[in-house]
Amino acid sequence: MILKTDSPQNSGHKAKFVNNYLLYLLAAASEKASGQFHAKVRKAGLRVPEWRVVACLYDSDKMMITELAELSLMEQSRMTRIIAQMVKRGIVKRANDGTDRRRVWVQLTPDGMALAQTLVADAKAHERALLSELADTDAARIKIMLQAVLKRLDER
Amino acid sequence: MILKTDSPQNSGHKAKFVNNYLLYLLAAASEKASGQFHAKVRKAGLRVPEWRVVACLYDSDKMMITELAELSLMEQSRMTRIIAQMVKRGIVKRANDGTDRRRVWVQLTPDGMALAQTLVADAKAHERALLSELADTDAARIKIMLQAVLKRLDER
DNA sequence: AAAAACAACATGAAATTTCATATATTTTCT
DNA sequence: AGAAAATATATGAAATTTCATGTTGTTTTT
Repeated sequence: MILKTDSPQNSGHKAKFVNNYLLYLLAAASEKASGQFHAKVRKAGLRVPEWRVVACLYDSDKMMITELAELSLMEQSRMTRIIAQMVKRGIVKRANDGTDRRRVWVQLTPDGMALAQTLVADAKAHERALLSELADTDAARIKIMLQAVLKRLDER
Repeated sequence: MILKTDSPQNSGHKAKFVNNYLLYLLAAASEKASGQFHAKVRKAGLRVPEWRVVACLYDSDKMMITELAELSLMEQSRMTRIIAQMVKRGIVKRANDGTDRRRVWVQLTPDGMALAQTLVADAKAHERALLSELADTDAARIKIMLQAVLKRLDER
């Protein structure tokens, strides 16, 4: 029996480095899995980074800019400007901290909350559909796996 | 017994929507798993999108701009400009197609190939380390899982 | 209680990215 | 063949992102 490191899988396209590389698989899975839903997000009038902010605030009701940046996987200065835009558009508001005057708490406005509720419901529906598509594949336990990955990556 | 859709696990970090949402888990796993290696890429003088081009060309030796864009998960017009920069820096070169004059074939220069070899070796080493860190977790079979996800997503 | 270190956020300026659209070249249709 | 559609790449202009650094405020050291 012959073992090969690279197992060619699609006829015509050779599976060399990239198609079998963990970081590529992660990036591609993320991009492609998100594609459909992100189109919905844009139809709802948000860009992806803004949706991330909305989703975070759906969970927490107030967060610091730094916290939002970290959870939304982007840099603080970028988040500052995104929040400024969202304030202008009435999706979130900024509030001061009573104790620490450096802090800015970001919260959803009523409009923002409405958006959040709609989109989170859509997201959950989309996720259910996606997971059911994967139910009969090796990917069935994907969430558990990804949580394990993240746990391991975070604790180092 | 009470069942809740969202199970808060409190003590500081509640597991509400975002932290349990598939598309977030994918994006976060991708970002965090790539972080370390992407730092190496930058030390080698490339930005992440450029590294993707180099990795693709390591596999294929010549690719069209459109193909590079798709495989590298970015838009064509962006890829056109990235290639232009990489040409200036001597990492890749452009060549015409004998038959179809619309096409531009992109290839590594000798310098680009040297870079590719170094970085692909680094990437493989990094991947081995990462996978061995995950070996005892639920994530052990992650590549197989992600390939199943991508296959399913592609065939729809 | 200063001084030093740290933390949170903001911002200018350069660079990149996006979006829509242009251009050139095949392919397909009738 | 000619028209229409599709494909591959390029590009202007606006918008966003990045990077380095500036400000302000808080905590820690000494």
